[in-house]
Amino acid sequence: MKGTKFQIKVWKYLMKIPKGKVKTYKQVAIGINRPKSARAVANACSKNPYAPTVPCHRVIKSDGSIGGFSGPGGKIYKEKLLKKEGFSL
DNA sequence: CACATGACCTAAC
DNA sequence: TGTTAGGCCATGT
Repeated sequence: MKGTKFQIKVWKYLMKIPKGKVKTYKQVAIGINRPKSARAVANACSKNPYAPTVPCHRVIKSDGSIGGFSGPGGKIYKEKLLKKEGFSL
């Protein structure tokens, strides 16, 4: 686990997210005691080198949209993954 | 330190 | 409904 303090905090918080659940970037930002760092949170997720370890795919926008995802299939992969995990409204 | 980038948020047209 | 503009934060150059 290497990275900045901020990233570590974000990744740790993401790991705490129960399977089948999703959080918004804002919620995560608030969780790490940085209510106004939604952008930085998204940044940390995109830079997260522990993709499967850190469920960055369980983080969505405040609107409930997938947001984005850097990887195979992009947001499509994220959508499918969430559905597989049980994320169904 | 200044500038640029990004998976954001909100308001306004 | 789609686009623009401003604000916000962390990171890298």
